[in-house]
Amino acid sequence: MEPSSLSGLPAGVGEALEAEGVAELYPPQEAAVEAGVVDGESLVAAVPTASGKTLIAELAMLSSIERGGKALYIVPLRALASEKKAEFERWEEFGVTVGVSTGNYDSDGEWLASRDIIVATSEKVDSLIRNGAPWIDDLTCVVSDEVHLVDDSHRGPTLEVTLAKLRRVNPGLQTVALSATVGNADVIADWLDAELVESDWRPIELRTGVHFGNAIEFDDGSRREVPVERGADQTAELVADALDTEEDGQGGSSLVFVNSRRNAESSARKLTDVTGPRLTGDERDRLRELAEEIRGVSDTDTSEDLADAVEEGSAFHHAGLASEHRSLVEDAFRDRLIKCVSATPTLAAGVNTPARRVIVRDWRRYDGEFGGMQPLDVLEVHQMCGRAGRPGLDPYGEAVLLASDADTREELFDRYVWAEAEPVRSKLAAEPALRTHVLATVASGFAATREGLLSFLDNTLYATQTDDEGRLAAVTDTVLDYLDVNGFVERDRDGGSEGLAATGIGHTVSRLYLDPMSAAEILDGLRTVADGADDEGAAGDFVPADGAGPAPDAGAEADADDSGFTTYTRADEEGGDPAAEAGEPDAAAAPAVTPLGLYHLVSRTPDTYELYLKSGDREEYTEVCYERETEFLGDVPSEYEDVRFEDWLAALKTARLLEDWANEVDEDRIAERYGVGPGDIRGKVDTAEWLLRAAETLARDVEGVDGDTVVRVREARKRLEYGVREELLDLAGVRNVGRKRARRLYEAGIESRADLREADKAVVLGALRGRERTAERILENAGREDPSLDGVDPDRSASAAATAGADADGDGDGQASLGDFG
DNA sequence: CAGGTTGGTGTATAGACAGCATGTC
DNA sequence: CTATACACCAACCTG
Repeated sequence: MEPSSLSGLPAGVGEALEAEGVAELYPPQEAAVEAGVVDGESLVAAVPTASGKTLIAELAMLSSIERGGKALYIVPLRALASEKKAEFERWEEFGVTVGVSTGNYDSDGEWLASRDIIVATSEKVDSLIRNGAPWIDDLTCVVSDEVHLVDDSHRGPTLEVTLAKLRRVNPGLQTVALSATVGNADVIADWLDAELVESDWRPIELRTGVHFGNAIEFDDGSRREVPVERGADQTAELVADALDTEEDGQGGSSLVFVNSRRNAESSARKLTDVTGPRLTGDERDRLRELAEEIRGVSDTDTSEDLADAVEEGSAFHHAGLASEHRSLVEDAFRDRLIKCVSATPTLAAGVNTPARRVIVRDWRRYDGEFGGMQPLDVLEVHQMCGRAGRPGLDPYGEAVLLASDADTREELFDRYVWAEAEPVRSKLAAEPALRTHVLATVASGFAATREGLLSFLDNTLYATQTDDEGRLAAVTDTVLDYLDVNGFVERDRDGGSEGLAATGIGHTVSRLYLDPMSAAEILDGLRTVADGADDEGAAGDFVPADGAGPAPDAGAEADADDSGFTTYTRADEEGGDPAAEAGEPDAAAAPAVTPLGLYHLVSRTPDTYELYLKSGDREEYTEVCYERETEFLGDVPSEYEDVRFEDWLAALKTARLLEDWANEVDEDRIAERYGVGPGDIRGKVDTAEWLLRAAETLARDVEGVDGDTVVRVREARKRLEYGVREELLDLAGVRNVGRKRARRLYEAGIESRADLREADKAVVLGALRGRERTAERILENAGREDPSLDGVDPDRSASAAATAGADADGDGDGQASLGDFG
């Protein structure tokens, strides 16, 4: 079938596709057309990666737009959103407009309502629905990319509920779901009332095999000799073999999947021995430039190690990298400059980074809950293997699993090569998932009664799949109790049916996109500093009669409610009286609100991913816990009796990381001190910023919380945003002034935006190390009337003072030098 | 005796979405 | 609990 023979697309699109080189639709695409994608028919396409799924989606969206509609493309990752946007923008010449909306990025600042195609993450779509984005009603086509992720226990329910809501709002909606090949695509199709196109067809041949001893055995029966000398590294030999096999005039790149960050880093280091000697002079030059760019992203060891490897044509890739690191590596790998990437699963599901050869080195991964090594899911391994074969570059792709003995070889064939991926199973019927979605469903008006709620939930994949009719209802009731007790919903049990409505605070929580449990924790913490609670309520705050937690209000009813909530939140433990032992601060009045207290408050919510407590950390943070006891908002669990204590310490570790960041401790010191990468630091800071912004909003709704507390919350948040101490907040707010420049200016005596407008230009220039253009921009951004620095000589003393400060901070003991700042 | 080898022990372990209003060194 | 890599350290061997 030729693209130009398709009807229903905007004029010229078919021809444009042919001009792109799509002379003929791929078989799965043709099957999709036959199933009616261009006629508004819903469809589930379960086909391998890189077999033209995106074009199926484009055909659906473009034909829908041609009929006067509007399309939404849901992606699982933010990084994919921009990738897809760029891809879809080639239709702009046919009058089709594209917009993106993700948590950290909205396109162009233009109204999404005017866009024909909107690309967004599932959470963002969920949030937009909750906040009543007007264009949701106008959608005629929704595409869900990687829909098999409904299986994910954390994020799957969001996708599932979001699709159910979109379909509820708009009954005629065309739903196109793109999935990897999974065990039960038919069930997904059933759920979405969609046609099913299922296929193993790939445009580039993929051979999957297992290497053991001196050869790879492939699934098609072929065999390739790759000898491994005794003591030599199996992975290295396979990477070398791919590089030495020229197709298209060049050796093939490899992608190595390993099971931990550390393994990714050490693998990349080892593989430099393979890639380094095979580089051309020109490649070396370009790689050196790239390495410099990488070093420029961050000052951490991680950054340095990555740059060192990259200079030799090898790289690692995992979530500890800063996002700039990641894209630099991905781009250079796609450009064939980096020959080999050792990666954790980040790369299996992320942006498109194909390689000639994929090597799955580790097929088991440590699972803390399980307490040992668990084999990877078949689907996950298939996704990794699917990265083999670069369209247009390789005549074939090879995926190789590594076995160290004959038994393992057989196991790998059985478990992964011949096996079908697991069936997808909805994870909706779990409390954490339902807690947030039940509230949102009620708050955004999708259900006004318990029955209405259950009937809405009947449109989910879970309902389609389950045999256990009562389970969803049972969990829903548990969750409704929780939401009721915490004051997020009101129930009206009059008559036969039970009415449901979100309270004011319930609406706020839903719109803020908070997990209700996070909101409860934050509210609980804020109430401990509410005025009403200080004096009369102080005793009640810290020594609850029933050991259940703070009781902010004097009223008997409120007491009952709050103790109920607290008990419920921590339902997994013994009652006891945790607060009495360790958690009873001396403070008679409400504690002063400190940044650490606030950072701890948001760090202990379920919306923050916990930092791992290493050996020795327990002791260290227990000590900190006592030293800074008065700063915590809420009762401290008992060190000896309370299983929550461990989590409390983990949150404290996170809070300390945030505090360090806000105290201008250098990135590399933080990385070292907490055993994290630059990407983790950014991630933690972002999350905390987001939660503190939510806390600020919530604080306004808590009775008794004064304006001063709100200001402290805002200040703690802004200090995270800029990564500075209090005295630099004003300066750091000036564009082009970050934590480093602000500190240098401050040391030179320029302490505020106003100072910038009036200060001696020579001093400014000196503090900024003589960078004229930068200094001019900063002066301009500070609102100075005459920012020009023509003929100004930098004041050396300003520069010297600033440099001394920065150096001490960088090299010496961070804590000691920070004393100078305070 | 310096310097290297071997072997036992201890430790640690993947990923990443959301709000809001604009920009690091 | 199930694995594996690595850092660390001590006992041991060798030129």
